[in-house]
Amino acid sequence: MNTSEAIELLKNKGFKATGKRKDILTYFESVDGYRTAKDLIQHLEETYEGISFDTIYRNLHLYSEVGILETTELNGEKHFRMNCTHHHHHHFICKDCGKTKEIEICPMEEVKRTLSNYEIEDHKFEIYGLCPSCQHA
Amino acid sequence: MNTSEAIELLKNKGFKATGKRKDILTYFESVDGYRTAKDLIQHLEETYEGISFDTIYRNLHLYSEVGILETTELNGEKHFRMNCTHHHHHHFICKDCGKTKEIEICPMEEVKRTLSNYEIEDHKFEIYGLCPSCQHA
DNA sequence: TTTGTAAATAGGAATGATTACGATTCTGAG
DNA sequence: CTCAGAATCGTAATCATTCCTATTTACAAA
Repeated sequence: MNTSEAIELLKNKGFKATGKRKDILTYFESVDGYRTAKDLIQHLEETYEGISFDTIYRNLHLYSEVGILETTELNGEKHFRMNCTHHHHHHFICKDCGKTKEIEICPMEEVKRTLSNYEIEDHKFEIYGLCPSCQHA
Repeated sequence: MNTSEAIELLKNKGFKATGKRKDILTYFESVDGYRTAKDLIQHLEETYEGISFDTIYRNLHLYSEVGILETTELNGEKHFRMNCTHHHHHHFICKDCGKTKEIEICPMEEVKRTLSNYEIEDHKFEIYGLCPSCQHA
């Protein structure tokens, strides 16, 4: 998903497209990886001095709800990234820079067969480590 | 792992086996599933009125360090369970009761081949939903 | 069994991320 | 242009977790 698709989606759902909301989207589009609320605040304060925590967290939550952002938990902090809507896949996540690499492998079909009497709602498959460029830094 | 194996391990590493430490272990042995620090506090306060947060968290952390407990993050809270040491596997986790079911499937060999230039440190594969008995409650 | 000491705990304050809320400002439909 | 509802501000509150110092305890060695 990119910024304009996300704004489109917001408007369709009846949410207003404010300047801050757009800037949050362009931020996540530009960084291409997982970022924390703190990262986002730091970025937005350059433009909007004294922006409220409320605005940050409310919008992060909203974007997660409507599927614009996806989220994961890394050492006690929530991290967010633009949602990849094109197809089902998982991610390698670099612990250093937060960038991700898509993994096409998903064993859920096999898992579902072995859990036939369980009601499966969700699953998480993530690989953590250092990406090639962070290995040398 | 069970309580006596865990106590053995503690002593081998030079840690003291206090009454509270033993009770934490028997608690996790008896519940057989993921529990939060809060759950544990609630249980221990029946025996040890006014037990300190410090004691709880310090020991949870210690047990994770030495491999007695394993940990996962469910909606913003750390959850702990007795470590299954016998072989590598993953878990279905019931969102309602916290109980788990082992999943033997793990696609990491395949993933490693596709990430040859990445330094893989860890991975997480978890399935969430409702177990058979919680579906009817 | 007693003792010495390093480890463990109590009690509560501090921290850090996140959420809540009344007052104010802004967006966008009409 | 107007105006109602949505969004934001500024800050306090909350919640899980960590930190700190004084006190207590486990257990190795005498």
